[in-house]
Amino acid sequence: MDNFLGDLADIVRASGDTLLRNIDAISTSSTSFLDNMGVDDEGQGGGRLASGADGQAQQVMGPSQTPGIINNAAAASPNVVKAAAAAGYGFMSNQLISMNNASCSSSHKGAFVDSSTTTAAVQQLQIPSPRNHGIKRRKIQAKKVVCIPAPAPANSRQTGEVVPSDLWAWRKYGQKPIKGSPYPRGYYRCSSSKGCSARKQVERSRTDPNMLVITYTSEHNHPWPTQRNALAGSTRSSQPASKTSSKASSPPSQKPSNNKFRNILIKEENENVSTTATTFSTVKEEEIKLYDDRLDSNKVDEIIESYRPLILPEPKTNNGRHQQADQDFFADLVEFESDDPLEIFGTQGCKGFDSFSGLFDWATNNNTPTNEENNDHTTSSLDQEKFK
DNA sequence: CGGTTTTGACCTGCGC
DNA sequence: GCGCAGGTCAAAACCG
Repeated sequence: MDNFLGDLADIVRASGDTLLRNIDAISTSSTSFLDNMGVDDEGQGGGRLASGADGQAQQVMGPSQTPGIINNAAAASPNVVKAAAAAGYGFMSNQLISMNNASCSSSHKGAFVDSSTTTAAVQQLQIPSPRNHGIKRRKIQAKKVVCIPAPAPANSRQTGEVVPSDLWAWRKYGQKPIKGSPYPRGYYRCSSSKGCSARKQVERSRTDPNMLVITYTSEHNHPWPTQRNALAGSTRSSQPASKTSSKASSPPSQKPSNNKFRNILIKEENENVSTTATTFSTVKEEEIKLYDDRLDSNKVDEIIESYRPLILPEPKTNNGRHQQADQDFFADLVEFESDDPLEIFGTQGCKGFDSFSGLFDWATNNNTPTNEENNDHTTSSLDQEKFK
């Protein structure tokens, strides 16, 4: 359970109030969002439920499967899909086990709905080495593939790799050039908890370098990191030159207000999150329900507008931390299940982004005019008050 | 000091 | 059996 909430809360924290409102949209337009999302009291081992468009719930994930997948709840909620698409990401139902997700209309801007991989769970053959203490080879694992727009090369690390972070703490443990792709693949494991087996791979799409493919494998076996410093160094710039320039260009006082809001949320989490998954779930539910006012379609349009500034990248600096803080927002937003993550881009996945490529322009153009300030100081600040 | 990234080496499965 | 490709390890360097 906490795993799903992890991904969800990634979004919540990174996007601030607007997303919370969209979460509310999920909640209100799809009966019970939390129910549909499989929020239950089973803790991290609990099964996850995906709500079909008909409202019927299907258990789609077992305790050992990839967490944090937004299933048909989004499909059942056109408003949510619409809003999400406007924000630059889409939903794709995961077809773990047996699912049929063709119900959601793909007419919603950029929303990913595809049932082409309905038949089987996405499985990854993972081969522990002898160093892995004799764990049986070729353990079947589900994986979650996330498609996000890649920031501009200016934001890139030394290797040219841009790694959006989420609130999980990831530690890079390897990088490999991938045959057929000019871009290397980075390997990350969760460092939030020592025993956590969660991993992710980050690579650029070989068909669309502007997109990043993040493949999550395994699952977190712990609640959210309760200390932000768990991320220390995880997003640092690898370039010494940027180190000095970042300090000069991004003093703490100039941190974007989005980050302020983030910090507030994190602080809130630190104060409330229990170490037990069950209690943790409750806390998250409460957070979400803070915004349990009803939405209509007109309101969704407002949401769409309010999304824009929140997902705009902050002015480019050489400070990797600041850049990635906003990149966080993209993490876990578009999810796919495929045997081959790259196949997604070649065949279907990122087509959804084409429909609102204009929205992605901002991702690589820091000159894009925004009303970010308004948003930060109005809506977000109001919501910050709620969290105080 | 404890965390991270980097990167070459190592290991394993798979295809031929 | 061999080579390739992908995934992981681990030492060194770096960072706050």
